[in-house]
Amino acid sequence: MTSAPGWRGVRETVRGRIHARDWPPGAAIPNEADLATELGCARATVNRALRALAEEGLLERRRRAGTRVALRPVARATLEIPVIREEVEATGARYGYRLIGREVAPGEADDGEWSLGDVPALRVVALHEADGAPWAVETRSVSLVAVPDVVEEPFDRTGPNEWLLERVPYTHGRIAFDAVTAEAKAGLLACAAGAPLLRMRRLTWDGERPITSVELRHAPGHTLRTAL
Amino acid sequence: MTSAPGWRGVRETVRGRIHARDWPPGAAIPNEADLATELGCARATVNRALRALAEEGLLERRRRAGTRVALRPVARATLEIPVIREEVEATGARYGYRLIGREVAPGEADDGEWSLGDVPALRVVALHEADGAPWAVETRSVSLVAVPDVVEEPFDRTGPNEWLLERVPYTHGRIAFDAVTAEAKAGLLACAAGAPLLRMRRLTWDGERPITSVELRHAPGHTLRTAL
DNA sequence: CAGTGGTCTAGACCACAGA
DNA sequence: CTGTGGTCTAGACCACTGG
Repeated sequence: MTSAPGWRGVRETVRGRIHARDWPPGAAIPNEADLATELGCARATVNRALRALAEEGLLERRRRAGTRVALRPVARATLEIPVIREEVEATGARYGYRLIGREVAPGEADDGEWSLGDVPALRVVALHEADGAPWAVETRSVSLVAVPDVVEEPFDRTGPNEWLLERVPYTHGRIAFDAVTAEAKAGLLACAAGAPLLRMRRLTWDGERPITSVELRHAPGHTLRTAL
Repeated sequence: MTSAPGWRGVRETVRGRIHARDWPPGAAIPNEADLATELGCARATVNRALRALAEEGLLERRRRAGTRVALRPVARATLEIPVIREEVEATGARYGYRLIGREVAPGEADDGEWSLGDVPALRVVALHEADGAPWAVETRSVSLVAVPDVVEEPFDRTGPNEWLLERVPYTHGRIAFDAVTAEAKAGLLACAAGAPLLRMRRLTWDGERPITSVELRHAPGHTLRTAL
């Protein structure tokens, strides 16, 4: 039954037993030492395999209590949020960028939870295109407190995202997706005002300091995909 | 600088050097053996730390070539797709479930990429509620080939999701999010026909066999959030 | 070919929580 | 208190790949 060797082999062996309901949901599985003996490897190898399955959500591990098969394997979808240029080019299309607006604002973008707060910021509006067709409208604010150098950048050839990624480190962020209608952005996206759009909002910090906020409204029909 | 001990300490030390641009984007960092010597720990400990940072996307590791700081730390947002009951109850609201329709269809759901294909299936339409207000409309098909027992289930008190999770194992799946208008579902969701909705579609397999497909149209304003 | 990360081992100690 | 996972170590061999 021990098909492949190594920790991946152990992982697949265990996964197989769970899938086959040898170890049904909620059941406890043998401890690491016993499994190591049974499978003829070191405990560290079993540990590596079980840890991987726990990270997948298939197992629940607790000290002293042991390892159990998860009752509800929580589905985890990992979305990769790429730089838009690369996202577009990955589809085989030619990427285009157009700067729509750029201004220095003294503060208060007033988008509540998704704004930088009351700090002076550079605000940029830009259109991303794929083969000349609208792909997404980007509305961005970059804090002049955290990133003073940004005022020197015209952003007329490339967007703020690529520029920031390579220069400004961040520690954490918050991201959200929802559906909105195009409304004022309908012109830029060449769609009806009532067209449903997938919107992404993101806010990024470096420690306590907010760095940048961005709202992306994708063209109608845009789909976010991932494996499960 | 070596604050905490253990592999987490090593991880944070390295993270700190990257963040401080001691090791700028694209630069190679010392090899594991050297780092272990410098930090006074075993190579395995360094390996554990660097592997964690690589999984985060902060480092790129290749044999022989060594470890480099990623040029573009690709943002990864991990969405947890919970059972709807738990999602609703996590907001503090009371969960409600209403079965809208249930039928055995001979085949051909015809949603292209997101359908089970031409297999007999149980089709269920249900409404999920939070404190009596519409939360999401679920449109589901369950393959009668893969899950024959499902025809016995009335699904008048709980939805197919919870039932399936505890009984039917799966190996992989595909998931997508986009924005659509309410249209025919406006009545159930108590909103305008033109209201923008966040839609999730999912298709699940066990090996080669499709198990179930589901489309979820959330009530207007629904937002998918995660940390970054 | 040779240096790097990838992995395995055998053993040890520790932190934690359950009985 | 005691068993379990969590972690660390020192050493070893291997697989891959860049020069």
